[in-house]
Amino acid sequence: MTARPYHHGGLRAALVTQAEATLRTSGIDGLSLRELARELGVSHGAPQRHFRDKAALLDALAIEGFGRLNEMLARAADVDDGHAFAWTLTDVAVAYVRFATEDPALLDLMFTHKHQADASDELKAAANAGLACVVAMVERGQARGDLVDGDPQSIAMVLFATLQGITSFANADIVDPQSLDELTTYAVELLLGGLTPHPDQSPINSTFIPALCEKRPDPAQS
Amino acid sequence: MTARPYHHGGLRAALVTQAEATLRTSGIDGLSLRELARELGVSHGAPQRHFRDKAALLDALAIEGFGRLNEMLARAADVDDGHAFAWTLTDVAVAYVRFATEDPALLDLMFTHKHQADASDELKAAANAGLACVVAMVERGQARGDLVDGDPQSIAMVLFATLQGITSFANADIVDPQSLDELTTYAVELLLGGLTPHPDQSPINSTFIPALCEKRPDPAQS
DNA sequence: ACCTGAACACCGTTCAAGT
DNA sequence: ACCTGAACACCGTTCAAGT
Repeated sequence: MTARPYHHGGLRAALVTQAEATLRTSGIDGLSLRELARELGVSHGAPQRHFRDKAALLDALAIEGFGRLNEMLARAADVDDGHAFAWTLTDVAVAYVRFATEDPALLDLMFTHKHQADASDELKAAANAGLACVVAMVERGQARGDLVDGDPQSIAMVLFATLQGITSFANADIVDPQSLDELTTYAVELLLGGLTPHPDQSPINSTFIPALCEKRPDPAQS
Repeated sequence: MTARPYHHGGLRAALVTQAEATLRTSGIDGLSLRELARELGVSHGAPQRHFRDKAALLDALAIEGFGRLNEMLARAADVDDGHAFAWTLTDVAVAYVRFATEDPALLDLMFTHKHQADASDELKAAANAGLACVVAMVERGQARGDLVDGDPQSIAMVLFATLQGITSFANADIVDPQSLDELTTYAVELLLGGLTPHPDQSPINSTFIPALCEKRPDPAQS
């Protein structure tokens, strides 16, 4: 009975765990329901009782991934150790990029959206929960006076997007792992340069780039 | 003979074209060599003469995609119409995000790196060529005095990464297409705020975030 | 040189049947 | 309730054989 614990209710969890491992080591192409079943000593029809689809299993993996991501994000964003805000932000950024870079196939699953409309809502909610941590950080920064005013949601989105892009490049071998942390830190510096209000200047959109506030030809057909 | 032009040398091109169309409409999961062959009125063994692997065909598609991307990028980056640098940069950014958002499956193929070591070099070169356009733009901006000094490669990387991240979010339905251009423009604004030198201040890393320049505990274990 | 078509091993999915 | 195992339709890949 201890030898085959999957037969009395644990199969679903075992499938997810095993799938995660296979995904991490062999990528999405190395993941097949039949081999999963084989590895767990179960017939190839068994998984369907718990995941109607292969897509359903993949969705479960993505949701699991978001769970871990958000947990880590919340932990990283909650350290208010009295250090400069820039430090905290840099820490969160580096932590995120490392997480996302550790398991490229999982990250793909999380953000690639070849999901069924079914779990799509749950996934979108999970993604938004992650974003919410960053939004909260931004609001804290604004309250402190360390960040420009402006829609926290948008600011968080840009921050998060930059990290996501760096991750994407890292996973595509466009940046090498060696200089990954450095690039992440640099990105935060550049963004903070824009996000940090400066005593002698008004915020970006009124003084720094006045041109952008004037009416101008539609950039569409460029 | 005009009815089946694939049989005398045109098969390879026909496969790529057809595959691009299928990829755009049905995603990566809807793309099979056998159906491709069927649609082109050719036996299922025929494609192997031109692409030893399914992966090889996918690599060809990715390279094609980079070709179009880089062409567009070069065109967009070359308009030096005397407008403010911020405008040009915004135009390029919006153009890139639109391109990358038009064909999500292709973009995945381009940046997801489940490629064979074979074409990996060619793909990396293609990606770098795209980056080079942005680097050139950055250098132009620096020469004009519109951008802070600093390694153009790194600056371009951060710029490009931000757009890539926004694209990723858009393709994952985390941002809706409606506000996509707006978010892209806002991202450029935020980045430029950091990238634009201000008369009364020294560059970011010496004045704006002095804390980052001091020695401090390793952010690793956060 | 290029394509055909049978063959092989592997999928995902369904479903009656077992316990 | 949960799992089995045969069945079905579809893959990618290989390879002798054709033209």
